[in-house]
Amino acid sequence: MRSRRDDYSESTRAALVKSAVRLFTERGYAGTSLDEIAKRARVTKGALYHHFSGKQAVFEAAFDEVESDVKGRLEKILSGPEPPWDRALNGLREFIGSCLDPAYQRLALQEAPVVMGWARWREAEDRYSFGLIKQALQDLIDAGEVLAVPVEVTSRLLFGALCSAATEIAHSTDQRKVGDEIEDVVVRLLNQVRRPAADA
Amino acid sequence: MRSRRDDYSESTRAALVKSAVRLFTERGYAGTSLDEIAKRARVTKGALYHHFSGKQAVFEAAFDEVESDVKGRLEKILSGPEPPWDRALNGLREFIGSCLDPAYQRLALQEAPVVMGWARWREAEDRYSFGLIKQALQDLIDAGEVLAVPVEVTSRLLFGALCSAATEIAHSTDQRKVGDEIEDVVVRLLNQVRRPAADA
DNA sequence: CCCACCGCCATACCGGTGGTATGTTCGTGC
DNA sequence: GCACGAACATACCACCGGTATGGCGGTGGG
Repeated sequence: MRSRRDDYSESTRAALVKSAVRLFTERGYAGTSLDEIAKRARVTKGALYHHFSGKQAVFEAAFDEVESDVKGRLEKILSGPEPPWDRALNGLREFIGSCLDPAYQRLALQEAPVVMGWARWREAEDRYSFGLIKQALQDLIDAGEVLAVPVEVTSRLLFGALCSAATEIAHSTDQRKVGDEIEDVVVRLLNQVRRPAADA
Repeated sequence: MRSRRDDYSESTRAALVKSAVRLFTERGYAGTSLDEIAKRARVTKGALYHHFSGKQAVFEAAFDEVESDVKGRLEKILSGPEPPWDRALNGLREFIGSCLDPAYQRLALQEAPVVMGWARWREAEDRYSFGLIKQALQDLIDAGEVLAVPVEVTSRLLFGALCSAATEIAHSTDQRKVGDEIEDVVVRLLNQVRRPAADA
C-alpha cells in the first residue's frame, strides 16, 4: 500500500519541479543555481540530489512538465469530432497560443536544444508537440485533404516556422496584430497545398 | 601610423576569436572555459580579459565572425545580375548550405539566442542573414514576383522554417536526400505564392 | 509495543570556473 | 635612453555543480 512517506516524497519532488520551471523560465538554465531551486521548494540541495541525478535531470523534469501540458491540450483538440481540416486549424491556433506561454517558449523551445543536446531534444519532441503536428499532417494527407508531401521534412518546416513566429508574437508589443498576421499567412499557405477536390 | 604593437594586438585578438569559434562549436558555450580558449590561442586568461570584457563578449565576437562569413556569401548572390526570382532561389540554396556548417548552426542559430538573449540576438540577426532574407523577400514583392504579404512575419516564418530544416539536414545520415526533399517542398510552396502573371 | 532498518533529507566539503586585482615586460614616442 | 603605457602574465576570490557523510523519522517485522 501507498505509504505516508511516499506522499511526502512525491510532494517535495513536485515542489522542486515547479520551482525549477519557474526559475528556469525567469532566469534561464545557466542563470539559476540548484540552491535557489531547492530554497524556493523549501528544501536543500541534498534533497534535490536525492530526487534527481543532477542539474540536467532537473531541467528535463521541468521540460516534461511543460511539454505534457501542451500535449494534453493539443491532443484534446486534434481528436475532436470536427472534420480533419477544422481540427488541424484549431490545433494550429492552440499551438501558437501555447508558444506564447513564457515557460513553454523558453524552456521547451529555446533552451532545451542547448541544454539537452539537439539529438535528445529532437527525440523528446517526437513524443510531444512535434509528434502531434506530424501526426496531424499525416492525417490530413490520409484524408486526402492536402497534397502528398514528405511528412517528416514538411512538419519539420512547419514546426520551425511556427516556433519562430510564435516567439516573434510573444515579444511584440501588439501581440494581437502580429498573431493575426501570422495566422493569416500560414492559413493562406496551407490553403495553397489543400487538394482542390476537397474544397468546401 | 600603424605601429608594430597594433599588429601584434590584432593578431592575438584574431587568434582568440578563432579559438573561441572552434571550441564553442565543438563543446558549446557552457562546455568551454576561458582558460581553454586562451590556451589554444597560446595566451593566458589575462590577455583574453584585456581584449574582451567577459565571456559573453568573446561569444559575441565569435558570433560576428561566423555571421559575417555567411552574410558575405549571401550578399554576393543576392546582388548578382540574374533576374530576382533566380537570385532568390540561389540565395535560398546558399543559405541552406551555410546552415550545414557546424559553426554557423551551433553558434549563430542554436546557442546565440540563449547566450545573448533573444532580443539582442534578434537585433543582431537583423543586420545579418535574417536581414538579407527579409530584404530579398521585399525585393521579390517590389518586383511583382510574389503576392503582397506582411514582410516581417513572412520572412520570420521562412527563416524559422529554413533553420529548423537545415538542422535536420545536418544531423541526418543521408544529407543529400533530406536536403533535396526540403528544397523541393520549399520551392513548391514558393511557387504557390508566385504571381501567376509572372510565370515563365 | 518495540526496535532495527532504510528512505528522505541536511550539512560539510571539494574542484573548477568566471571574474578581478596586481605585477611584469617591452615597444613607442619624446 | 628613458619614462610611459599598452599588452599581457600571475595570484587570488566568490560562486556553483557535484559528492560524501551524518542524522532524523516513518515503516514493517517480531
